[in-house]
Amino acid sequence: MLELAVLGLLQEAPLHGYELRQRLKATLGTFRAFSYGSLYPTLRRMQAAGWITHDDGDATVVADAPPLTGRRGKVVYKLTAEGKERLAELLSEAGPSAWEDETFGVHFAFFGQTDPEVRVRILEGRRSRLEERREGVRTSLARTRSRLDRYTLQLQEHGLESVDREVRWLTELIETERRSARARPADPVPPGQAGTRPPSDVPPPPTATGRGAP
Amino acid sequence: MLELAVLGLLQEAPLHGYELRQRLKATLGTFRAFSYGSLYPTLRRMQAAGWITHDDGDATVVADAPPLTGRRGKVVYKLTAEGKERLAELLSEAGPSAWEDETFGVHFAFFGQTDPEVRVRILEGRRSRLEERREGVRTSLARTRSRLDRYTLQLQEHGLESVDREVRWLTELIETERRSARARPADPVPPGQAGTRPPSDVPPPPTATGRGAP
DNA sequence: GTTAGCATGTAAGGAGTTACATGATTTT
DNA sequence: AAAATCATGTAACTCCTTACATGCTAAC
Repeated sequence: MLELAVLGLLQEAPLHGYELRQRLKATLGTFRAFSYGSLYPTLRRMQAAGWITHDDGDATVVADAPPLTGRRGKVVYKLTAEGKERLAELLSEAGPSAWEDETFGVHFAFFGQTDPEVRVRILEGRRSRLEERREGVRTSLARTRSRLDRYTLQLQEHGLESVDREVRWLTELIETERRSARARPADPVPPGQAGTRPPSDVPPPPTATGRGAP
Repeated sequence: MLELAVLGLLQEAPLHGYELRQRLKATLGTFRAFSYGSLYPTLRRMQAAGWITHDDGDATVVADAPPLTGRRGKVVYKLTAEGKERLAELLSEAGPSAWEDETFGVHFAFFGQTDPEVRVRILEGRRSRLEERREGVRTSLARTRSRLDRYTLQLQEHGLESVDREVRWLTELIETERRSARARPADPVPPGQAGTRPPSDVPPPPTATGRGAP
């Protein structure tokens, strides 16, 4: 997860760790937060894997003070070619790894860099997942409703309404995607090769925010 | 978390692992799911800690076939005295450990066994937490809105609406709690549902006069 | 008599967190 | 010159998941 988020952000611009975390917060909003304690080791790991590099970002490169606990001064990371490949690979995944609770938000946040067909498949995957879950809970609720206390019931119902809301949201998004696809028909997408679109080829469809009639 | 959930469920009735997991699903609904791979080790750990015991639930106790990979046959667990103490301790916690994202649902699910004052403090704690988060996101959104792409924006807004919704829900719950407290200074929950609450010994709020200031 | 669901468990490991530790730079 | 904020990093640990492995019991 963090890995995808980092790659996605670095695709947009080179950043150092601290800044990366701010952007992470701004990008993922209420969905997820990462601590430095996981960010920095991840950056190291990703560098070891060859997906990112840093070229001492500050102009003040003085090479004599021997670093006591590693380097000091900003370390600005950017993607390597392999990193871009890796990002493309992650963004082309249209399976559970993209639509489960913990992962969906991050994938969605980088939909701007995701192939339109993959977008739709992820949105639909998530919707089915939620509908499935909703069915399970509804069934179990129907069977046990009378035995549940006030609070458990409240929890179930609030949960169901949340799921309903997200399903409606997804449905609207899917429809918008389909309309865009029809408006912009040419989309080859050869198998095995999909992913990083050039940054700004997202045509602005009329953002139909407003009422949702289920 | 699993620990609290298990204690809470076993307080209501003795159960074996498999059944426990079904109940977990039914009780927590959309909020959380646990796998057997975490449930069984947790049961072991809790037994080692002295909070639960099992007395070989099946009538068929034949003691000669040496168990190859541990015991077979249902293992019905129930709370010990220490387990009840531990549960009471966990249910009396009214801090972040009770109102963060991962924990709140489980604590809420056992509000029926929780002291009314603690309930209100947890609800208020969660509400402040969410309001704080909402503020952070709103501020950051105001600053960066123009630079965000369509999808990131959608994500932020959906997130904000979800938070808003939960805040409203909490506010209603808090008001209901306060009304109950005023209506019956000792024992709350007037109508609501026909909950076959076993007369659980809810810790004493007899001289409860202090209205908690946040 | 075999499939499906009930039932219990282990081993390995993923993905993060908290708490700690340090230093540089900017603001007051 | 103190305080706040920026900036980087490590060590120990928590908590849960996946995949595997086994066996019992009811239904078809």
